[in-house]
Amino acid sequence: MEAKESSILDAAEKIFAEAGFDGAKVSDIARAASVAEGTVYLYYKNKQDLLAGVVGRFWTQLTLGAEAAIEPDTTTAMQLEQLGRYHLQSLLNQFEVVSLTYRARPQQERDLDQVREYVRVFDRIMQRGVDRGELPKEIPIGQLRDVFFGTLEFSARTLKLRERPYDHSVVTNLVSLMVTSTDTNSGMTQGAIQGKEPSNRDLMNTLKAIQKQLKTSRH
Amino acid sequence: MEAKESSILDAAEKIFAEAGFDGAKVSDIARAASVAEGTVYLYYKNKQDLLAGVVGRFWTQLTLGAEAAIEPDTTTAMQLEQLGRYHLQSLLNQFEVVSLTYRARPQQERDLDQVREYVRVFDRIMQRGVDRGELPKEIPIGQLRDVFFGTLEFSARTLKLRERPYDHSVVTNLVSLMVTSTDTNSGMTQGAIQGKEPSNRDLMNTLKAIQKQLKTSRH
DNA sequence: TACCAAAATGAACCAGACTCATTTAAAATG
DNA sequence: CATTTTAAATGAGTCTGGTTCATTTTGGTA
Repeated sequence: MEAKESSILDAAEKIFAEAGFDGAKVSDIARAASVAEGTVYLYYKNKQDLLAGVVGRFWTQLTLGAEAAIEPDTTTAMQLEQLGRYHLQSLLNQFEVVSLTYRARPQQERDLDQVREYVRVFDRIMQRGVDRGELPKEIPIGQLRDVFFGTLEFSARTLKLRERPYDHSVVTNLVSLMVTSTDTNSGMTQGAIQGKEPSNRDLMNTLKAIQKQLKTSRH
Repeated sequence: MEAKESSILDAAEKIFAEAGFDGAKVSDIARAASVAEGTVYLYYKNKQDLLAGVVGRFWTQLTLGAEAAIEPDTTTAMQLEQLGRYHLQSLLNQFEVVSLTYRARPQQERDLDQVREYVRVFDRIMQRGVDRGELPKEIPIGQLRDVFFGTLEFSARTLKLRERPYDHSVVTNLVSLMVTSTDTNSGMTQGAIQGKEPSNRDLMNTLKAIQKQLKTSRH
């Protein structure tokens, strides 16, 4: 039975989320999964490993959701906004699980390939933007990745701390921050390259997106 | 003797830093501080509390250092760069201690006033920028704070992970990102625009704004 | 039904955080 | 100084909870 493995993961996620890593007892997790304590150790080397399983699964799910949340045929700015919205909402909705992530990588994050997989969604959006000429070729994608995810994570913490709900202005401000200072010849890519003027195709894409929204909002 | 308290703190910082929170045994810390194990518990309620002491002291020191690193009479952008440089260097130099910070605030960071004190250094710089007219009055300082510290923290992790040294371009890029899109009437603080021929980008921005409005009014 | 290998069990083990009865040092008193 | 009082320090012992492993149960096969 491999359904048992995911049953243990489910139980672990639940208990970890409500009690934290230290507060969660393996015996509680075992009980919640309806197995004996020793059984847990047949599937996971130790408590840490069990946590890694929970966290890894979470980020894998997140990657799938992110890919689904992004329209393939729209501007880079729009895609960034879609990813940002999805990311911030996920951080807020599953704040406890996200917090566990830090416990899963004791030193560096040499573990957790799933997280690395997730950030590639961002990289692909940016790379496509460069390929299409929407972004300058020398744009430092790696640095902007830290801007993007760092800002959203800290924003999520701030919102949680102040007990505020999802705030879309965080995402729009972040994206406009990133695009206004990258697509003009000021800011991060000051120097050689002039900003790429949005093409008619870009305008068209945006108009179509608006059209779609109007259609769906007309009950 | 209250020198004993800081001697315990010193020992704790050392052991925590080299072994991590879980790896550090209270008995080791006691030995390193040349006191009995029970003595540690006279000064700190428990191991968590001891960690909070170490981390709290670190951030207090950081606040002092940050204030010293900033020239009082210079532009906001320059001060931001000075703070950014100092912050990133500190994160890198004392990466282990910084990592412990996450362990000190199990759920939210309801604890750790010292961290809150530290971020006020940033707030003061920004507020002064507004007062002097260098920044628009409606600038969202709270959001930019998350951009600033979130980006730097993620950048530090990235540099550590890739085993790279301090990279000043991270700071300059971040600061130019923040100032170029806030001090013009584009980006975060798009407002009343004086008569200039609208470019495609302006059209694009307008369209996006409409789209945003449609999206948010649908609730 | 008998046999075997894999899966599951939970009592026992053990590391390490934390307690507290006792000891030691310091301060106050006369 | 000697004596009492108070505070500080000690470390052996307690207790919690992660981990192990000898034993039992299960499910498939001859």
